[in-house]
Order: sequence, then C-alpha cells, then structure tokens
Amino acid sequence: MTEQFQSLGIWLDWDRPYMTIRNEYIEGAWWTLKRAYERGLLYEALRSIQWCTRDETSLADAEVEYADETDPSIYVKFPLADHLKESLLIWTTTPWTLPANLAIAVHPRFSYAKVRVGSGDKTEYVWMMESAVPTVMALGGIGSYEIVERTTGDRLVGRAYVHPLAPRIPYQAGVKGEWVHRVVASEVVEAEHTGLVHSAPGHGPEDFELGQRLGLPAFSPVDERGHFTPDAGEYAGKHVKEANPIIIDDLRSAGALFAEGTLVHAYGHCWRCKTPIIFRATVQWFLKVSDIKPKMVDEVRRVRWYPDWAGSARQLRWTEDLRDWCISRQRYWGVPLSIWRCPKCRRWVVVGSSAELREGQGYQEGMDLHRPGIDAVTLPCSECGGTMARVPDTVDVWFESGVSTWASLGYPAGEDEFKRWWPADWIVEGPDQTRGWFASQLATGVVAFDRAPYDSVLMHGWVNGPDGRQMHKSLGNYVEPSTVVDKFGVDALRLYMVLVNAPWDDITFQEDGVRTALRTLNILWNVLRFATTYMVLDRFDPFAPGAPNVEGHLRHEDRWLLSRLEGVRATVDAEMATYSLHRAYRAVESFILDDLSRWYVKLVRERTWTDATDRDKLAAYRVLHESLGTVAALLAPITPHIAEAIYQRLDGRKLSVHMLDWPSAIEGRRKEDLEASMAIVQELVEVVSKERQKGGRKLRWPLQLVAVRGPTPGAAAALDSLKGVFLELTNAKELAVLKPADEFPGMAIVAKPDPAAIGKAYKVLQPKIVKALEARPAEEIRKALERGPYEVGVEGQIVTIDASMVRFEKQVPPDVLVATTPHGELYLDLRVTPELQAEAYAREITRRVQQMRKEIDLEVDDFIATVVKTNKEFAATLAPQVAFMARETRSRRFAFTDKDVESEYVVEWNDVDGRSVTIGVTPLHMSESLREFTKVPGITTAKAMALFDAGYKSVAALKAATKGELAVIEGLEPSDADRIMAALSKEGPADVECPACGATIPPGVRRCPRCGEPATTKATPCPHCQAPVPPGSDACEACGFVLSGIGPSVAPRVACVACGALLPSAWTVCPACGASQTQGASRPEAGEAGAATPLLKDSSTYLIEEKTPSEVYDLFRTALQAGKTGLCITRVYPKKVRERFGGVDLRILWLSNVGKENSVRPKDLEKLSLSVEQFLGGTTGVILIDGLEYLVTNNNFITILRLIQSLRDQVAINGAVLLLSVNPSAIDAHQLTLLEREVDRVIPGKPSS
RNA sequence: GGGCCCGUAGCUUAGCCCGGUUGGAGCGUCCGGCUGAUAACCGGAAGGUCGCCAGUCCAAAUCUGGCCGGGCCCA
Repeated sequence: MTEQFQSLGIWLDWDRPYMTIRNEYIEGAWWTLKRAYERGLLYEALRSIQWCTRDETSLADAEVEYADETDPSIYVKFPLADHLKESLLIWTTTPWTLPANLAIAVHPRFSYAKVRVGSGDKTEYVWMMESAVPTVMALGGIGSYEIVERTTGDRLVGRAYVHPLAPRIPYQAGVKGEWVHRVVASEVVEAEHTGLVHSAPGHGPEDFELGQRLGLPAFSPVDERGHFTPDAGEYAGKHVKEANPIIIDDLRSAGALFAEGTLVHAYGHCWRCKTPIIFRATVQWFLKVSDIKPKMVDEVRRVRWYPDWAGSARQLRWTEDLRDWCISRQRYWGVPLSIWRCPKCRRWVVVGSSAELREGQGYQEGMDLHRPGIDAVTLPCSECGGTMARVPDTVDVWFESGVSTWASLGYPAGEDEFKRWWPADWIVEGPDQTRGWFASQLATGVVAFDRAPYDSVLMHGWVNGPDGRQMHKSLGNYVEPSTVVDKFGVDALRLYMVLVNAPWDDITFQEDGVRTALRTLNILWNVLRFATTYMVLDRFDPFAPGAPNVEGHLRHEDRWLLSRLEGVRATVDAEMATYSLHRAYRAVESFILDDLSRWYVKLVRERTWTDATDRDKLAAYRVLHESLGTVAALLAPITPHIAEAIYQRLDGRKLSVHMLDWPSAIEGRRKEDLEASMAIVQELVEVVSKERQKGGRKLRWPLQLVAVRGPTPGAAAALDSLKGVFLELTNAKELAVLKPADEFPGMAIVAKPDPAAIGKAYKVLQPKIVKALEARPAEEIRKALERGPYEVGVEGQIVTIDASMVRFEKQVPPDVLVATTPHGELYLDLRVTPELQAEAYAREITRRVQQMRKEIDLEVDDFIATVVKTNKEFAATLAPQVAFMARETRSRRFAFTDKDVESEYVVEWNDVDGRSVTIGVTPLHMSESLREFTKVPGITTAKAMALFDAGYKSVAALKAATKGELAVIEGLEPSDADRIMAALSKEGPADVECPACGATIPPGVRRCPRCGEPATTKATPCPHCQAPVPPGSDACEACGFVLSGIGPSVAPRVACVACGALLPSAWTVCPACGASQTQGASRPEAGEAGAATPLLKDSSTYLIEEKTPSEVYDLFRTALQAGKTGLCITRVYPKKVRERFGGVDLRILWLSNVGKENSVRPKDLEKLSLSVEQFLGGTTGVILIDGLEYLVTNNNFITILRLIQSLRDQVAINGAVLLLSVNPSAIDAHQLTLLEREVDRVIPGKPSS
C-alpha cells in the first residue's frame, strides 16, 4: 500500500507513520479514557448488544455492515393460557430467539382481530392485527376463515400465554414474574406482519429496554460463541443458526407453526469477519455519548465541511442519532482497556498512564503495555486493601482511531509536537467515515478537549469502474492503478482525477480521460520545448545580473498573457480555498491549452525566429518564462513530476519546485479591457478561419484585405490596438474598419427588374425585357434612369423603362465573402494578385523545405544550400520571394535550376498547386562551430559566419590560426582577433551538465554540487591505473587513487539547518530559506560513547544529550576547577546550583518565567544573548546552558538555532567554552540533528541509573 | 422504511447555490487546416424530450412538489 501510494507521488511523512502498537500511543488512549472517567462519562452496564460469534466480541454501530442474508421467516402461535384453542400469532426471522421469549408486545392503539380457522374438531382461533388478516391467512394457506371478534391492543394487554417450547426448556417452565408470558404494550410495535411482536429481553435491544421497564429478566441463554447454554434446555450446546431448523421442527410438532418460509433481507455482519451478528445481553463498558452530544453537535456545526452537506446533513444527523458508545471488546489484540477492579469490593479505577502503574505489582519500567504482560499487573485497592486486576477487555479500535490526532503526536507524554500541530487543520476521508473516523474523533475530542480535534474536513468520493459501478474483480470492471500509470504516467492519472469532477463526487473512471490529461501535459511540454529551444540558442538567462529590462518592450499580446496568467492565479487561489480542485485546475488547463498554446505561442513564433538579440524577442522570452514558471508552481501539487522537470529546466535555483512560495495573485495586475479586446479579436479570427474554410482558401495563402463594417465600439477599439495580432493570425495584408455608412470597396450594383411593373406595361414582352435588362451593365441603367426614362430594344421595338420598373441592389464582388458577426460585418477579399500568388507559392516551397530539413534531422539553427528545379515561368513568379524563402529556411544559398538537382537530399514534389517541383537541400554543417565561435565574447553570429566562410570550420582550426591571419578576415573588427586569441588560449575542458538535475558542473567534479548525483552516467578510466571507476564513486577500487570531488563517506545531501531542505553538503547557503549552512560537527563514533569525560577545548561548543542535566555540571565543574570563570544559565533554582558548587565565584541566570533581576524569561532571548556577550567581554570563561528544550518549546525552533549559532561563534572568537544540555527525548529528532550540526562535539549522556 | 448525493449529446461532464444571450466543454465520429513545440497540433460539422410529471413565474436545465432510475449511509 505504502509503496503504491509513494509511486503515485503521494507525499506524507512516510518515515513516521503513526503506530497504535507503541506504548506512547496506548498511553494516549489511556489518558483519554481517564479523561472520560474523570468527567463521569464511563460506565459499565448490562445491555443487549451486537455480537460477533466468530470473534467473540461486542461490536459498535460503526463495526456493523449490512449485506443480504437469507433467513427463515416463520409465523408462530402462542396459545392463550385460559383458552388453549386461541393463540397469539407472531412473526420472526430469528427462531433461535424463541427459547428466550418472555413476552409478546402489541401496540395499544392498533386494531386486532380474532380469526376463526378450520371447522369442527379442528376449529381454532388466532389473534393478529386486523389489517394483516388476508395477507397472513394466504401465507398460512387458509382459504376459509372468519373474523369473530375485534378489539384494540390495550385490551389484550395482560393476557397470559403458554410458551410452546416450555416443555423442552426448564427455565421457561419455571420462570415467574408479573409480566412473564403475557401480552405487553409497546409504542414501538410497527404495523407490519401480524402486529404482535415476540419479545426476548435478552436479545433484541428494544426488547431489552421493554424488559427493563417491566421487570422482565434479560434471559440470554447464548454464550459468546453463539452456542446455547445449559439454560436453553434441549438446545444446549447447539449454535443458534444450527438450532433454527430444529426449533422450527419442534414448533411444528407442538402444533405452533402457522406458516413457514424464507426471506432475503439486509442483515448486519461483522465488518471484520463478515459473520452475521446476533444480539446478546452482556455487561460492557460504555462512553456516555448522550451527555456530550449537544457539544458534539455544536462542533459539527463549527467545523468546516467540504462539501457543506457532508457536515450539515450527514454528520449532523449521524451525531444526533448516536447512542452511548460501547467501547469494550472481548479481544486479545489491541489497546488494553485500562480499568482495574477490586474483586473484593468491586471498586474500579481508570489508569491514565503507565506511570500510575508504578505503585502496582508486576509493572516494569518500559514494559510493553499489551496483553498478556499488562494482565499480570495488579494494583492495591485503596478501599479494602484487596488486589485490583485489570478488566480483561481491549478498547474498540474506533476509539483508538479517535485519539490519533494527539496520540500520534506523543501526547500527553510529550507536548512539543502537540503544541505545534494540534488540532488538525484538515482531515480527509471517504463518506463511509461519517460513522467511522469523523465520528470517533469527534466523540473522543469532545471527551478530552471539549472540541473536535479537526477544523475542517474534506469528504472525498470513490473511484468507480468505467460502467459507473463499484470496482470489483468479479464484475470485470476493476482497473489496476499500476496499469494506468504504466500507460499514461502518474501525473496524467493525478491530473485526470482532479479535473474530472469535484473531489467529493464519485468518479466514473474513463481511460480516455487520463489520455486527455496526458495530452494536456504533452502540449505543456511542447510549449516548454518550444520556448527552451530558442532560449538555449540565445543563451537567455533572466536571472543573470544585468539582464535587460523588457518592460517597455512588451507587446499587447504579452501584457494580455500576463493578465490571463494573473487571472489563473486568482482563480486557483480562490478555488483551492474551498477545495474545489477541479475548478482550480480546469482554469490552469484552459490557460495552458487555450491561452498559452493555441494563442500566444502562435503569436510569438515569428518573434523567436530572429537572430538579433532585440528586446522584443527577450520580452517574449520573459513572458514565456514567467508563464511556464508559474504554471509549474501551480501544477506542483497536482502533477509533481512534470512541474519539477519544467522548473528545473527554466529556473532550478532552488532544489525543487516544491520549495517555491505559492504563486498568489497580485491585486491590480489584471487588464480587463485588454482581455475583452483580445476576446473580440479571437472571435473575429475564428470567423475568418471559418470563412476561409468555406471559400477554400488555406491559411498559407495571404488575403489582401479583411474589412469590418460597422464594428461595435468595443470591436473598433480592439481592432485598433490589436491590429497586428489580427493580421498575423488571419494572414491578411490589410485591415479596413468601415463606418456603417461606408461600403466595402468594389461593391457592384445589380439591376433587379420588377416583373410585375414591366408586365403591366408590356404584357407578353415582359420576360424578354427582364432578360435584356439583366444583360445590360447595371451602372449604365442606373445613370440613365437618373436622367430620365431608359430605352431598351426588344424584338425590334424600343421600350421605355422608368425608375419604378427596376430596383438596384448592392452586391459584393465575386471572391469576396461576407459574414455577420456580433462585432460587425466581416468582409474577406479572396481575390488573388500576382504578388499574393508569389507569396503563397513561396510559403508552399518554404513548408516543403522545412519538412525536408526535419526529415534529415537538422538542428533548427543549421544552415543549408537549397536548389529548386522548376519551369522558368514558375521560377519567375517566385523570384521576388527568394530572400524570404532563404531566410525562413536558413538557406545561405537559394537557387533555381532547370537541370538535375545534385544536392545531398532531393525530393520531387508533385502537388505544389498542381505543379511538379524538385527541391534539393545540402546541409552546411556550420551550426556547431558557430555555437562554439559565438561563445567568445563579442563574436556575433554574423562574425562567426565570417570566420566560417574564411575557412575556419572548427575551434581547432581557429586555434591553429595566427592573430595576423584572423585580423584580415572581412567582417571582423580588429579587436576581435585579440578577443578570440585570449578566449581560446585560456579555455580548459568544458563544463558538463549534470545528468540528474541539469545543473552545470565544473570539469573534473565527480558529483553534482547541486543535487549530489554522480556527474557522469558512465564509468570513467582512473587517471592513475586506467581501471574503470563507476559513476559516483570517488576513488579507484583497483589502485585506491582518490579522484576529485566529494568523498564517498559524506552523504551526498544533508538537511538545511533551518528549514530541513536537502542540500548538497558543500553548499553554504540554503536556496530554499536562505539560511547559512555553517559546518557542524560529526557525531562521535559509537565506540567513543560513554568514554571518560572529554577534555574541554577552548573556543568550542559542546552539546550534552541527557535526560536531566548532570554530566553537563560535571564538565562545568571541571572547567571551573581549571580556573575558568563560569556563567550558568539554568532551569535549576539558583540557590541549589550554588549549593552544588560551594563558594566558587559564579554568575547564575535563572531560566524562568518568574520575572526577577537575575532571571531571564524563556522568550526574552535578547536578554539571554546580551548576558552572554557581557560575560564574554570581561573574561574567557565557560558557559553552561541547560534545558535547551525549554527554550525550544517557548520559541520558534529556527530562532533558537540562530541563537545557538551566534553564541557558538562568540564563544569561538573569545576562546571560551559553551556547554549545552538537552533532553533528546523532549525534542523532535529532526531538531536534535540540526542542533548537533551546530556544535563542535556531541556528548551522549551517561545512561540514567 | 429513513437521510444524503446523483441523473444534461454515443461516453465523461460544465452550467443549478443566485431563473433571463443561441445549454458550454472534452473524448469518439465525419470533414478540413497547419507544419521548425509536430509519432504532434488546430478548426469546422453532425449529435441535446437538460430522467419523467405537475406547479410557481412574463420567463425554468436552474426554484417547489411528486414520481422513476442509480449510488452511498442507516434501520
């Protein structure tokens, strides 16, 4: 389980799980029991209680789970004592409880009927609820019957009956009592079955309560194994389930069985072993929940629940319905119930800690507090002098779970961690824990502290199978997490789980969802690759000192993305506050996909593809860098692995992304107007894409003109400020914004003859006139009509047309598309000019060259020579675009030919707008050298190319050159030759990159100083004997030669002294918290421990680890005897210290909250530090500080650590000695380690006697 | 029998608290585009009795009641 969790990236304190078997934990539970006892909340009582016959123990409500069970369903006649032919009819599914039957209950207000059944000799009468008569008669197979009498329940009360099994059960034959074997009244009788309820006070809880009220004995002749006791007469020794059919048979032969069948119903089972439970009356220990219930309800209302209804509906209702909690279990394993009782006087006490057992017999310090050892411990009875023995029960495990928040922190034995962590801010569990952990903690919390031990609860949902049902191997819908992880990775699974729905809703697991999540992460990764590809080429480093300010160079789209980023931060912040993880990360997802990948990256591609180091490009880098960095930080809790990988590639100044501060939103950084404008542009671009698709014009083909007519004010503003964005993404040359009154340029006028008007005047000629008009230029007709009637010749006649006969309509020119949008009318001019055609073809050629570059695995910055074979006419069309194509494809030469192409890589393309074009590409293999050359300060790409062109194809060639040779190269400045000579001469072996974390490692270092991993992944030859030395090993195994780097005996990483972050041991400053990492002392070897008192060296600080300060005083005395003056800062009462050291001159500072002149309060570190300073100023002495844990408890640990550091340094400077005493068990092990690192020597205390 | 949750496109779901543009996405399907983040990616189309029935309202996926179906918890 733990392994599976860890592999899923679940981050918990795995090294310190809470273990209920530890004595410390047991004492936490005992202490809580004692609290309950002190508050009068613990009592012992006889109760009918759920019982597991297999585990032989009582069960709490929380331990019973329901499942379908098939049981007998029988109707039994109990003859009335005074009329044996007349019986009471009862129904039961538990025949085995009939031997314990002592009464029959009726509802006083129900109507009951006496039914005559059979005839003649066989005539008999049965009593039952009137409304049930037809149903029950049918079940009994009785066709003819008659109701002969009716009465209400209260009138039946008191009638005596004969138990049909009495002859077989001596107890039943002899039992006496006012209400024994009589009809009794009960309000809880329900109108079901016969309306007469068989009552066995030793079994059913309601029966038990009824019996208590009426003075019926709780007769329960069943033992803990579920077997009948001798009290059950003939049934003694049989298991109750096994007795069921025998009892039914006996009832039949006694003539008492009216009807028989079986029933499938939900029945309680033991949660542990699934055995069906029974009810038995036994004596158990109870927690009086009824007394604390009002407070518990208040606490449910106080705690914040996510979702709200988990508390306000579920938990509240559950809490209101709680009965007293049976906390005793008749089990062997578990926390022993800490109740001791005197067999003589029955007095009992509750033990709250192992310390209270010291006065008893059989207790040994530090003994295991479990059974059987604990059972042997006895206590003297203060009442009668008897010997108290432990009640042999254990405690309900749910009680154990309830105390976890404090018991796991070692409370009440230790308080430090408790003070730091308790109560829990937040707990998380599934809905089943409403009755479990949420409830148990609530009850124990109120018992112990009068409050719930948590402040908020997240109730999570379940993961169901793909069919929406619970996953079960048998249903075939079980999905193994590891299978999903193998396929898609941990991060994709985690992201899917978070995105798919609210944490409290059940998930219907869909593999496709995980696949989609992976796709999202892949896009993010692609964006990172895109960004870093160019950043690396340009050696972009936003953290370099003097990195240029780009603020003034941010484009609108840059500011837009930063604004969107701010919005994501704000959304994530707000949604995380209510654990709406799904909403938080849907916002992140949308930012990655929509804003970053689909929009911004498209826009900045052009900007990254320039050689110049202009600020415009740097601005884009900065925006990409910040966006990706923020996304990584936001994703860190959800997809830790990719978040880490991104962070390390972008930044890496801290060891891990998880050490960053949470990227909270900053007020006022959003630009709502800009976002709104961009949204409009996005919608318009989308419409253009749609229209292009309709018009069959690919994006690669530029448009001459896009116009928006009558834009809304918002759209007009957006197009004004974001015109560049719009043109770029629509691949258009011009944008025209037209007023509503303006027409799109080149609108045509069409004449629309009116057939009705023409027909009126010219009858049969009408169709021909219409045709003729339509054939004439519309503009001509319009102009003519402005002057007067227009004449047209039809079939030899001249007809006169007046203005009423023709309408004129505007029509867009052919190849112009119009679309209506909410932001205005959009016109797309699809007409192709020769220039546009050339550009389009150029892009067609470019695209194909790019594809070829990729096919031969060229680096993005490799140069090539390109040859294109095509006909002269096509070459002429393309001629104006040669410079463009050469630049885009990084072709240093770009030529047309009509001969065969003899390049390194040649492809014949047959689909360039229907033409056949052969393209040849020859790599020039320059990029590696150029990259090396440009490392020389002052050498630009252009200069590097000049060097290359002059024949210097590599660094080696350059090294061989003389200064004179370099000085004459065209394109270089005179000073460049000097620079090159200077740079190359001092160049040693290159830095290497750490294969683990990517940090730059100086040559020769064996381990990465950043992450501590080996700097190489391959074995390297030993410089001394040439034997292979494995990576990470720092000495040659063959000859023992020690290689440079960190020695093998030192752990590769150590904890930061302040925050605990893991750091390479060589680091002097922690990147996470900024604390300085002063070299500490290593712990002494084991063999040294317990050796003679060490000699104290001047300028040294010692940490003495002991439970109570004793050795520290011995050392102190030694120093005083050696003539040093002493300062004692102590928790011990000053007078006692003086007694200890006699008349020696000694300054004593009392560590106490009692405010006196010679005392210092634990929080007043200023005074403490000042005293030391003053003391050291006068003399070289020895200082003792005991009870460090007292200071730690009262202050922030880091503060104390800093104080120690400062004292240690002062001591070192002044040649003094500092003795620190600490009780190692009183502080956190981690803190102890940090303390140990600060001192020169650690002295383990002598074992306490 | 009771309490709580859920029911929206073939699938997974947003929107429901706080009624008001044309009910949004993703996957899948079909069609297209793009091509130096591309074993990628982008766009478009088709696809909806918002479980059913009543009610309130000018207006209901949204509020109310009832019913049906599924789940969890409890009797």
